[in-house]
Amino acid sequence: MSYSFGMGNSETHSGSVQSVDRAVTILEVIARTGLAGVTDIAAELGVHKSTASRIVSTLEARGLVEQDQHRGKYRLGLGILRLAGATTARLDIVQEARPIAKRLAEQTGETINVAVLSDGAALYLDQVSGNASVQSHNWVGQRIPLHATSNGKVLLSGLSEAGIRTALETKLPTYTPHTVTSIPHLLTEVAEVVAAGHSIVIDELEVGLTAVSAPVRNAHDDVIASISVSGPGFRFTNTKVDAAKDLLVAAAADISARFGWREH
Amino acid sequence: MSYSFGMGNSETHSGSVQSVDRAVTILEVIARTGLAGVTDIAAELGVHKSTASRIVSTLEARGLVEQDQHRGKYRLGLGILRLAGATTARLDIVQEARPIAKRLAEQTGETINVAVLSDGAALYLDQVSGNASVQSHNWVGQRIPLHATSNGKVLLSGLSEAGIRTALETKLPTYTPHTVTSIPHLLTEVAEVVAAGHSIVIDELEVGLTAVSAPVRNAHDDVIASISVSGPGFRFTNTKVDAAKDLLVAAAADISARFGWREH
DNA sequence: GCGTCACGTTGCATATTACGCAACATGTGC
DNA sequence: GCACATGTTGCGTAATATGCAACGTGACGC
Repeated sequence: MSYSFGMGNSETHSGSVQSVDRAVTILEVIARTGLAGVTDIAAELGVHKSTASRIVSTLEARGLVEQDQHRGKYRLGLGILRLAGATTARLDIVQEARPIAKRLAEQTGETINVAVLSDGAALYLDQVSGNASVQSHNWVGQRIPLHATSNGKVLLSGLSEAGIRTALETKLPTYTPHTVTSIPHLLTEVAEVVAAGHSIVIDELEVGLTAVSAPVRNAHDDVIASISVSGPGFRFTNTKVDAAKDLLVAAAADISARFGWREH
Repeated sequence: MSYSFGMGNSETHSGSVQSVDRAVTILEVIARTGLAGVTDIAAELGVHKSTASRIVSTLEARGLVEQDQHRGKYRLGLGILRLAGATTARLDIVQEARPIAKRLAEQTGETINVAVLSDGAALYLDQVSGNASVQSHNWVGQRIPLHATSNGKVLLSGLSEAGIRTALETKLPTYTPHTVTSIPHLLTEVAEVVAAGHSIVIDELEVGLTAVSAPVRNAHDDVIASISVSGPGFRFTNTKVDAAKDLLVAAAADISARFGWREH
């Protein structure tokens, strides 16, 4: 057998189990493509079809992936959701924020997200949809740059100026014509967020997407998370954003209170 | 090496990758215990500590698990959330519910409907007829007020009291002499639905129409949809409703499981 | 309706890879 | 400070995962 070195992805520390590593890669490939066949997977891994088939088959027996029909393509399975449930169960922020986020979703009819700072990006931990009918997009687990979202700007607002500069020193991608990538401009915006206690962002990440965010703080006044209400611009209009903003700020204060924060 | 036969858990179809299977077991063990050490894991798998250590280490490198401190115990990682986000993104209530709804239609001989909450009304997404002979009515695409149907009451049962009041604050039409329009009365009924886990409604929307509904839930225990069995009262009698109720609740649990819900 | 193709699956032989062992770190409690 | 428990790491062995090739199946096109 000849194995291609340098999978480019994971530098195995010392003793790493190859097939397990490949299994995880397979899960990520399927997560990225949504639906993947054995041949595609094998090509991506650089292994023989049979190898991919066997690993996928193992994952299927354990419910982490499912196949459409017999001998069909593979997709992620419900076993993942059970694991995810156990994951969020240990996250304090999700536990404390969820009931309040649900209420906020009911009140606004829009989608609520909870994000935290993680390695210079906004990591989305939880999402509650206002209208269960059409799950527009699921951000959970995604890492989004800080400069293009309201959550990101709120999370930045909890940092020192030096911290902000550090967080923004990577390349800032442009997503739409409205994306702000100038550091001075961003610093000004973050200062405004600090003053206002919330952040409103329109069309900066996706055209047609409007979002408003507020900080969740702990007893030391640190910003530990950001919570947002977001929806399509045609529905989530200025007036509604303004109404949602007040509810959101109150909800964020409620959650903050659960972490020992007190208004001063 | 001596491997213990009969892992008792998974009967490997034909070619199954042992270490991948073990990795999944490890994830499940950690999910169950919340926090697990290498020694515990090794004992549970019936393998040597070193084996468990290496697999866990691989999972850690890929973000599926994390360890508390250096050389600490392991817990599930945030990488799981990325996969989960991709999983829920593809989940579609109609698609997941349809095979189970079809089976339920065959078992009961009556009509099955699936509805979700949408802007303060029940939006009917799918319908499966038991006996094609008398195609009663096609509800798909219709929006029905929440107070007059069993599906509506189930959907209300997933909301907070404030949310229920908001949803009911519009004018509540009277369809038949049996339609309930009193808010306190409806609140009591919804509380009963929460307790019972299902809703039975007779003649409230149309005289001669009997329906029983049960909630479909996700991993967070949110009510994401309602599924119903309904038929004409002269045929869908009390006894039959009672029998259908048990099948329905089981079917709803099946669908819920597909969204990561677990009985607790 | 038949031939061709593409795809997923499965015996089998090989040797690569994962395993158990034992020794080594590193805390932790008595 | 000693004994213990726990997580990690070389090392040699062989069990296990892999590639190969053949098979089963379904889809498409001629």
